[in-house]
Amino acid sequence: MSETSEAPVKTGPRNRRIAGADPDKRRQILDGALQVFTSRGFDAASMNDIAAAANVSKGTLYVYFEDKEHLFVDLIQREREIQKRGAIEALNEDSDPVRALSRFGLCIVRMINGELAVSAHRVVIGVAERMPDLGREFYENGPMLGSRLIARYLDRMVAEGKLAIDDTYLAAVQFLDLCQSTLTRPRLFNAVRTPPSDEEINRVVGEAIAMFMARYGRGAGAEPAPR
Amino acid sequence: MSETSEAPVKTGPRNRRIAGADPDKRRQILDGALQVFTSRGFDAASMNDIAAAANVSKGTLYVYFEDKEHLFVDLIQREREIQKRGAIEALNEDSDPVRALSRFGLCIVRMINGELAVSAHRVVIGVAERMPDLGREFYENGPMLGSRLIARYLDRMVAEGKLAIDDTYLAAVQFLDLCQSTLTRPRLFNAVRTPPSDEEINRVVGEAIAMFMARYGRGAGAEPAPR
DNA sequence: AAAGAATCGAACCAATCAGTTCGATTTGAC
DNA sequence: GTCAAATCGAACTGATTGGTTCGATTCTTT
Repeated sequence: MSETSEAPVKTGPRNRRIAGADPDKRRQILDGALQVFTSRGFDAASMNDIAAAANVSKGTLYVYFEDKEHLFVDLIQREREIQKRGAIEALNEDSDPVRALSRFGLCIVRMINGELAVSAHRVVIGVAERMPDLGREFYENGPMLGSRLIARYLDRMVAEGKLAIDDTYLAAVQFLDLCQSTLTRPRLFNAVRTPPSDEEINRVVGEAIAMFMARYGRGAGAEPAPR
Repeated sequence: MSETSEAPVKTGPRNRRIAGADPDKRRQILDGALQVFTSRGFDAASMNDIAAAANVSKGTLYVYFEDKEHLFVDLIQREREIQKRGAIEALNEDSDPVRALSRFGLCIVRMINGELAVSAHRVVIGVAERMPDLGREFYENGPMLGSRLIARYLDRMVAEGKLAIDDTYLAAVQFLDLCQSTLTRPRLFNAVRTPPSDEEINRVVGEAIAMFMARYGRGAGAEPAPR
């Protein structure tokens, strides 16, 4: 899966091999760990299983990672970094909010509902009680960051007079939640075992945008600030 | 905490004490288990801890519950039953959708974001991979049921001509998600350690309703069915 | 008060797991 | 080819856990 290595850097300058820091082997371990952690959860994942899944000796495991928790944290950080990149590159700068939002919606919902992201979500939420820092960090650099991105885009649209929004951050989160209505929650609870199709996603995203524009589009009852 | 017992049934007809089925003791155990499971997660919760937290001998634990998993499942089912009742009694039959929805929104969001519900959510999601049936059951009798309730109410409003909705189930989920925008997700990830205040909830619910009515209220661009 | 059941409590068992150790083996630079 | 470093692999440690057992204790009913 991760066969394709980035040619530019190759493996680095090495007169000799270094401590326990071969990036390929490291990735290899993280890949194995990903499999085991996502399919068993944090506690039920044994270091033996991980070593086996990664085709690596247990000793080597501990050369590359201090202990189970550090391995897990590093893994989760890698995953949320992937999410981050995905989200950033998904928001293209279209000047038409409907087009931009619907494209972004499809991309991000597709990503969020992927096997991997869902599993990672589950694991992080599952340990959030015992590892609050990890939970917060994951949230802030994942979902929250996505919302911020959209909020910034909305700010621009408001400045250009294309939308009328009071609280753009709230609006961003609302939009993201609408895009996932009906789709993500059952996946989190494992009540639906396969990701939604693009058709399903597009339908929900379409409805989300219809709702969004009805409220925030030019010529809507701008801010009745319901009291 | 569970001092108040329901007087009506008392403990039942007893010539002699029965096997391992004293409802009070059973509750006592479940209460202890709740504490431990929610504060440590399923795996990290040890039966010793639970016995201690419940002021019960470990032996008795196994008289009342077959094993750890059964205990956990029974506990979760009790919790979702509580949720269920809460949700049902929260939806009062007001003929004005704005009033009914805002009241229901406040109630259910308050409940969902309570310490207990959040913890239960986390634990269930955390084990959903290994115990799919539990996850599905919890989802169907919790969140999904709430959505169904609202959907039925919306059906009625549509029939009475007060709202114009095509897919009432989707609309119901949208509404529930909007009511939780900004609030529930950070709680799940433990990025926010205390439930939101009623003021915060009311603000978000208000915005949710504004959005909802902008889209589905009488005199909105009914169904542009965005293509 | 006496019997009988439920409960306690504390030890116990087998299994598992995180983490360590160490000699044998591979690998890569020279 | 040589040599040193990295890795393997397989056993080992110490601690914990789920679950069991059983005699001592506490209730409750008669």
